[in-house]
Amino acid sequence: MGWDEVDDSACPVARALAVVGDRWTLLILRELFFGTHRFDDLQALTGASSHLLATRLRRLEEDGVVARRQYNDRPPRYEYTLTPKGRDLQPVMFALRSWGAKWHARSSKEEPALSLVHASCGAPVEAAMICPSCGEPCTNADLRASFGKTFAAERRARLEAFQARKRSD
Amino acid sequence: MGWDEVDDSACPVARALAVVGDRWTLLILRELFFGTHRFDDLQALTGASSHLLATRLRRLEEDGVVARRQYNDRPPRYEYTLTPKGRDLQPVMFALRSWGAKWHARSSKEEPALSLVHASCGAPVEAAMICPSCGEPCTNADLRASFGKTFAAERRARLEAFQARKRSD
DNA sequence: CAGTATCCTCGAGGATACTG
DNA sequence: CAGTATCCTCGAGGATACTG
Repeated sequence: MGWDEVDDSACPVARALAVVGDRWTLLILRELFFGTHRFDDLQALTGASSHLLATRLRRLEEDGVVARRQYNDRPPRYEYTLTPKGRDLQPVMFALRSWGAKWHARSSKEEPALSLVHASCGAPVEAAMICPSCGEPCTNADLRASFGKTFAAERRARLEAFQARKRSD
Repeated sequence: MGWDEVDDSACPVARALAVVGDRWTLLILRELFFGTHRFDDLQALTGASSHLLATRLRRLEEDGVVARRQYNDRPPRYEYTLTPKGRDLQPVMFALRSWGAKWHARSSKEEPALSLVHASCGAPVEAAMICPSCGEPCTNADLRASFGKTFAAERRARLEAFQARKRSD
């Protein structure tokens, strides 16, 4: 199964991954979140080759995650910014940052390499999950996944197809 | 720059990506979050080949994200579960799910294919960011990134090295 | 059921050079 | 500064077969 097929899954995680589930893509998006928007700067700060960077930016533009704007006429110069769709990836970045900082810290007492601060009060922000129904904060252990009908059916179909294929060998 | 080097960055996002920044890895982790823990089921539900699945599971085990437990002696049978480190990836999954559901919905009025429900009250949970200092909920626009000294220095070094390399051509 | 062993393909991406 | 154009490598992963 290639990723064009995964793209078709009913699972929103799979569909998200089909667009942004790639190391370089995510690293480039990180830079765009930081406010880097020039090609050369993106190249320097991510370490990607120009070829790779151009490819990824083109794909991100096609997917509506990144907008390319011409900021100079002659010579033509472009800058890259996040669209609203791209900005909506912030929770993904933030979650990756928190996990990386917690489980892959370089030293036990390292200063936070990256924090998100509340622009109005300057305090660093941490993520929290609040149950909108009972108002309680919930930890991972309090949560369980629940499937919609379509996705549940897709899963059953996958399992059956796989078993049938195995039997036929 | 290969990903072994990115792994060395001061950026927690980059270090997280070096471990889990891969489509298949993330898709397999999704399944583990759903409670799938047998090899064949993982294969069927992700669509990965056995070779690919074995490779990814081995890597995830080495990275301490997944634990392999023998649940049968003869023949030896293993099952895969998330370690605490792996379970901590839940916000990443959840953020991907929300983004995928919002921006890559298959129809405008589709039922949610996947939700996280609060185990104690059964209500679906959404993520919210609360500023721990002022107690206000904040949206993406209220937040800005702030770099630690090490990461800031690394970024300056990258920019300078890149410019020097360009000049020398 | 849960993989391992081989072989082979093919395409992503690096290197290098060039451009307005 | 912001890329495009080519060429070429090499390694990820598919296909197939096999195993306790």
